[in-house]
Amino acid sequence: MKPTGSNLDAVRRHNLGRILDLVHREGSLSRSALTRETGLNRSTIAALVAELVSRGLVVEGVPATEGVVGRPSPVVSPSEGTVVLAINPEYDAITVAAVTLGGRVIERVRRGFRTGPSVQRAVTESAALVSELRGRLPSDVRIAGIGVAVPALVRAEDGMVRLAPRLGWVDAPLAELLADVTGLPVLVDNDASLGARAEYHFGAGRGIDDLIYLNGGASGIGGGLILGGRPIRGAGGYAGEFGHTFSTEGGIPLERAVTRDALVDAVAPGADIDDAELERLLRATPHPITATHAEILGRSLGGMINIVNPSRIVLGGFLGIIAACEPELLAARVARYALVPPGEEAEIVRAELGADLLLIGAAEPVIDRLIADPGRMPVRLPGARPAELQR
Amino acid sequence: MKPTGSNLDAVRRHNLGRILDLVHREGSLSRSALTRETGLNRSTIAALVAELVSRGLVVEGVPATEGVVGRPSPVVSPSEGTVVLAINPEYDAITVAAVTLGGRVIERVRRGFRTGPSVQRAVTESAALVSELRGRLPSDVRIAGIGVAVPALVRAEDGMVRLAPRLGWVDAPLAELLADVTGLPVLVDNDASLGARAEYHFGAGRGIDDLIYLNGGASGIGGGLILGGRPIRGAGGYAGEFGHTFSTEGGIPLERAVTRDALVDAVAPGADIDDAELERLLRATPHPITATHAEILGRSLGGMINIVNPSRIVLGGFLGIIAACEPELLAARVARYALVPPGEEAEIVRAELGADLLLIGAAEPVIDRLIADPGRMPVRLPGARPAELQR
DNA sequence: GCTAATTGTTGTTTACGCCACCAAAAGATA
DNA sequence: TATCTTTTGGTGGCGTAAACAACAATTAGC
Repeated sequence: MKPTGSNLDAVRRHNLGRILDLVHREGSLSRSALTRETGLNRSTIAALVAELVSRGLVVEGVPATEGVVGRPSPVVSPSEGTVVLAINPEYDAITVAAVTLGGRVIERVRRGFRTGPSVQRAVTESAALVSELRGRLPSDVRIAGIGVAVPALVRAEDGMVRLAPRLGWVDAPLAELLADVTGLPVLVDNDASLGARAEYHFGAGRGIDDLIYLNGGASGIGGGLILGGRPIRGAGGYAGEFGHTFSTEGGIPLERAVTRDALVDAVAPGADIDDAELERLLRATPHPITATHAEILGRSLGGMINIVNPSRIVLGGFLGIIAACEPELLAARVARYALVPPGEEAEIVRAELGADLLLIGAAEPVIDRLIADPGRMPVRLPGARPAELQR
Repeated sequence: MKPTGSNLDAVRRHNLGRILDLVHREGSLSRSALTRETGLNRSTIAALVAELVSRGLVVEGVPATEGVVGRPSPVVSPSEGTVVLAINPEYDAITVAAVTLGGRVIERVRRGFRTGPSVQRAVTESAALVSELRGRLPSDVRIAGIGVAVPALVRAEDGMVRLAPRLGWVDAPLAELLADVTGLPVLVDNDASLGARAEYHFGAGRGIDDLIYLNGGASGIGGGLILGGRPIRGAGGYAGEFGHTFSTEGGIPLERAVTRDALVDAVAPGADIDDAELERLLRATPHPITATHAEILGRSLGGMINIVNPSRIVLGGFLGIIAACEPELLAARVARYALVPPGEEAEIVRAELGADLLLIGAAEPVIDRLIADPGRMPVRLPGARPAELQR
């Protein structure tokens, strides 16, 4: 049973969180813009921002002289004094990054592997990378928590990795293990779901409250769903796992009918190339495989559209390449299999965020917790005076 | 741009609404239960309940002597002094009902037609039925608003009926028209979506935050989606319109492959029978059509499960009959086409709510508005003293 | 009939956002 | 250049909603 009543503390929390949310999403806003957006009183905003500054979450900067009448309003921006550590374990590497409010990656370390790491090794390596990263950050930077994006089916409530086929993990209590070695709060979720959130907040899905995100990677197709402006997980965190959706009557999963390997084999058999190179080759020497893939993909998209009625579909990874190479064919195929009313509303676009996508996404749940209760971060000691407004 | 800041008024609104929500869902709670559920102070609950009483939304009754130690706590129940008028226009009839908080239908009038009414006629008839119904209610009963469930694609924001194939309506501003003739606020939505909400709150979907509702009627199959405890509409209100989903490779819509008419023709060709009779006949003289239908339905359900990962699927109307007649076959078919992880979590059950389903559902959005701001209802005049606690 | 437990009732306290007022800072105007 | 207008920051007091504490009421159990 959750606490559902509201009291004065809740008001404060909510308003602090609202401001933090706005700063997170917009990057920078003037104090007067905050009063407009929230409808709160000027004096209230001043007090709230002051508290967020004292908690090291935002900084106030010199007003942008925008050539507008009236007294200039200080600009409120995310502070770099507080970061979220984002971890992304993959088959061949682990990446750890420091992400600020506003979704900016300010530092990053990576360590590669020959083979997929065991859970234990992944935890140990992650901890080492975290230490290394913290060493690179100024000593007074505070860590709000750790967010992890795993290519796995995850029970987000307690960070249990239930099944990670590519990594070979089963029922690994990843959040608990990482929390034990780092002493920090850890939130774990599926990588594609987190990617969807990143594109929703900062990428090709900005402001689109009903969207499907699909990402094509070397090890398969993952996806995430945002409906009504909220990430949708489904009962077991499986919603949006479109890669496993059956692509055709017979019933092979989409991610086995449409693969990156097939594209690579078509233009550079056996080569180890990245997405940019793959796209360059496919554009330079067109190959019928893009059309085949576009047809299968378009049909699957049509089926999804009929069920969830998104206003946009964001394609990342090699799916973005397919969409870029065969836009008309893909659209035609979608139009054929989607119903008219939802189909014509669904716009298909390519993902915008690049390599940092999963790191930014991994930080999101931690930032959500921060937004839910900014009081979580302690006020800075009185010794370290809040930075004066300088010019 | 919405007001997003919170202040003292918002706290009061939220808490009043929270209590109203609990009373609406539970039907009756003691004041002490309210303190437990909300986490608010006893004295606060007392004040809030008093305000809701003065606004005619709830009543306090004599404590149930439950054989528990301590001073008995008064029971808070929905008041019958405030109702929502629910309207359900169909092809062959219009029904209007008075629904109280708690989803109880206390009065109902219905008028049949030979042919589907035009928009204008539906509005006129509805207004007449509303007048008739109001005449049957005590004169001091207050109307919170009108909720309408239409078998149509609806833009809920402004109550525009965009397309009602069966009724032959296109772009009819139904909410506006009804508001004009009745002088009451009107909220319109798709009937199946509202049915889903009714089953979620009061029927087979109680407490299930991720569910698919599918209803089979004479004119087709409609559906609604609840994900993360929220009704999902999609970008254009088309989410959950599973009837139009393609059922097989070739691509005829589910609602044309699985029809009530086919079932009726199998056991009583050309007869005009209701669902109860249809079920009785199908059980008395089994017919292979139930198996065929169960197979097609099961496969479609499998596809839906893979995408939204519900923990329950609620089947109403003749789909409930199919589920009841062929439970093993349906389950087997679902298991075959759904992926294992989401498939084994999805329980298939039959709808519980009967004839009042759509009326209860139609009232929901109006009640939501009430919950969002109970201050909407004015306090009763000082002349009519709030009812004393009687025993 | 007494005690323990629970809850209603009442008056006081606390904290948050609002408001009114004044000062500051910029563009607009003369 | 000086002044006016507009917009915003800063400050102290105010209203209000929930929390709190103390007391009264009511029941079960012994």
